[in-house]
Amino acid sequence: MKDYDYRRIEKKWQDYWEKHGTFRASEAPDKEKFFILVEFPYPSGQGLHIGHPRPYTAMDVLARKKRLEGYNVLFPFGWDAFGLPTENFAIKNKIHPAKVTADNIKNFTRQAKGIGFSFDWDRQVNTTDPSYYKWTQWIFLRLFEKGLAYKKEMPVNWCVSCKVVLANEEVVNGECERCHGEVTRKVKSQWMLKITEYAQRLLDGLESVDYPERVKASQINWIGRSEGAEVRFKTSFVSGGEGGGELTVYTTRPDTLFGATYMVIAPEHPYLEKWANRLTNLDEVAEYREKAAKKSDFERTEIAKEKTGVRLGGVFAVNPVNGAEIPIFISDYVMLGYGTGAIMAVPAHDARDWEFAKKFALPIIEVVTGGDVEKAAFTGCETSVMTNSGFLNGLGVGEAKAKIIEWLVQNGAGESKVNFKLRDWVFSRQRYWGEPIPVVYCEKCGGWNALPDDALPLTLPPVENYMPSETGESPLANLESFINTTCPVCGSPALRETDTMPQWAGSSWYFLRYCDPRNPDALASKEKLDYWMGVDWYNGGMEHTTLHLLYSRFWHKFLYDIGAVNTDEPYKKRTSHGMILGADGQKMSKSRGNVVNPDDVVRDYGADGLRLYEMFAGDFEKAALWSSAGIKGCKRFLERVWALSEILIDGGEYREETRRAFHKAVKKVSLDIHALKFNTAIAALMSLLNEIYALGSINKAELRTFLILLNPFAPHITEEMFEKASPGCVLNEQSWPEYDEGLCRDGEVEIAVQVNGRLRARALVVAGGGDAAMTAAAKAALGTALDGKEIVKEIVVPDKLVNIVVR
RNA sequence: GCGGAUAUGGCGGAACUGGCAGACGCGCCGGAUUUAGGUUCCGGUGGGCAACCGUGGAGGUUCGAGUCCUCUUAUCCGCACCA
Repeated sequence: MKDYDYRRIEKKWQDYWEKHGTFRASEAPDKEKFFILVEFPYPSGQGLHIGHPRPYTAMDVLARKKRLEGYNVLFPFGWDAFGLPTENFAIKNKIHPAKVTADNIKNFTRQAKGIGFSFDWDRQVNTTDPSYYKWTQWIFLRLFEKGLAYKKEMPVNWCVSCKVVLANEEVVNGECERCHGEVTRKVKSQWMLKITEYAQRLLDGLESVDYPERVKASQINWIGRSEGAEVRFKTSFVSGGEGGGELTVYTTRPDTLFGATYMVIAPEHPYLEKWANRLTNLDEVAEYREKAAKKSDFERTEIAKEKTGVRLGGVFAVNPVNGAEIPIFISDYVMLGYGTGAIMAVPAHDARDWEFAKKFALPIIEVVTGGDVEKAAFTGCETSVMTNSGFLNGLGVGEAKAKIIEWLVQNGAGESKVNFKLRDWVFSRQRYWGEPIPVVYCEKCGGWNALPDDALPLTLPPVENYMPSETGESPLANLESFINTTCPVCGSPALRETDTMPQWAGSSWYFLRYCDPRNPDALASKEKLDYWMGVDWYNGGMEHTTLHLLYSRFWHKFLYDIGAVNTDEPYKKRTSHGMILGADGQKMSKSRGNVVNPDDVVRDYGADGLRLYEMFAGDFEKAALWSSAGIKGCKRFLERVWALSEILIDGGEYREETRRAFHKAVKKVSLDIHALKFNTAIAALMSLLNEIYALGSINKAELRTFLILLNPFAPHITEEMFEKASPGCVLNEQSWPEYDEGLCRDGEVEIAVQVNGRLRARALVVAGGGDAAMTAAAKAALGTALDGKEIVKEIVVPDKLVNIVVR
């Protein structure tokens, strides 16, 4: 028998699939559909990363198995191609990003096809294609119409020397990644999307979908629903006549209102402008605000760091519940973006407030019993009662919350309030390589107007230079011919928006386009959406749990509300894979020198070897280390599979001596694939192969089953061997084997015999023989060991173990 | 800081609802084949001479704990303009 020539075989079958359109999906109303989705990649210049094939192979395994089971499988692929690295490459090399993108896609396609994924390549989508982003823009216009897109002043990272807006990722240790210059915050007017309007529904929707608990928990925490109260504090500026007399705070602990001894507002709080000419220490305040502007939110909220702040001179607030006059500070531990940007500080019962109060020698008043508030903030409350709190004294925390809210409402000083940590989505980028935002600013109309739908797509015009302008605007702002236009409403001269959309936009609805990828009249036709949606199984990285997954759920719910789609949730089931780490257990990166190139692996071990190893390396949901020794074992296994033809004998049914082993293997592989336990499925096939070799022969029926079970993991070698064993037949047209539950159990089992929980012997019993038989067998196995002992208890686990408790 | 997760032989990892810890693979040791290296095949392989000891650490619940509870340590991932 000739050697296993994987290069020839893999090429042969990839060509075959391509030529026959084997994996092309088409609507077939009589067949049950199954929509399997992988996260489409960003086609970077580095080519496919060795981590990419892991989720793709896993879903490919599922897709191939589902097809063999008779499902009409949709398993598409595409390109999430807008983004920073391409743009930066274009800036550096003066090549149009579209050209860079096309080249990268070509390379990625070659690599992905070389691994033998059963994608329907005819349904490819590309977010940077105008015929695609036409519909991304269309969705934006619908959001705009419904008031869910709005402009807001937001801080951005600003590199002082490069004069560009930086992504958070480009800010390293507070410095610009490129020039290591100073980064400050600059306020810009940005498009925002009101995802917060959907916060409650995004939360509620989680109850109806099949996501892993860790994914749900992350989303729930990210949305961060809390119940509390808004409380209005009057200030000494109340009669100033210029507004800003009252400060509203949000608190989850309104019960501790009597313990509020000062207030803190965020450094960006708008009242600071209103109050500017009345504050007695404006210089000091301004200086602090400037310093705070340089810090990231992350740095600001770190509890370990020393608290900083400045007391506002010439103003105080009044605690509505007891009339106490309390100072007001600005401090960077309060964020403008959460709650109202102002807090009432209760140092006795909040760790951050406590730290701050200690530093500034502010009073700490205990209002909830149970701790020692001089030593630390006491945040527990289950068994506590209120103290030093007037009419709340003696109540539990829960009762106190209800009562104080009632009091606030009666006295016009506040009301109960549900708050979310979730913030609106900053939707503007001052970059070239993104979808243009299809709106214009009309002086005459006095605002932003949408382009009409028939003006879509608004395509990206060619520019000379992809570098953002010196004022921080997108490169499009330099292009007179692009900016100057006429207002679609009144016909007067108007200016186009020059910001573009973030990469998240195109990826928020791509699965819909897969259903009908070339439709010129709609993002997808109703009939096709009705047939294919929702996505039956969506696998992707944990890193997308809170952003991409929430953004796309938000858009989907919105599209559902306007009648564009037929399901409220896009994804029925979500799973997440772990990363492939370098051999050193670290994330692969060029600087660490632990990067593995998939092309080399395919060349040396074959696509089947790569696929098998990535599935075998460990728990799919956890990180796995790359190991060249490990892949060698998988290659060896494939060679042993190939050599099965040397011991092939005739026979159209399982033999008596193999029947149970095959039924067990079919069951194990079938169940494990659905449980994402690919590693144990492969281990079962390895064990089965060992058993076959121990037996010395395999017949045709057995080989056939073996090849079908292995096919999803190693499609090329199995197709080739199947064709050789059954000339004229192709494996992908066969059916997935079935198993008989009864034949998956052995007739006789070995049980453990314990005395006082310690293993003392083993015994052979007939499976399902009952407790009495097991106990008898156990005692026989123990022989004289029990003599003279008093038996207290006998515990029997059917077909597993007998434990005899003695005194 | 907040949020999510992980910890089992020399290594990657198995172990159903609490029931024989270490499946499967790598590596290693011994043997066979081979002029040799490589390949392939067969056998062995948690530690300890043993009683026994062993799932990051300390307690606990239980006839029985890798699995449940309490505390603790270490590591990894995400944190809203990377995708």
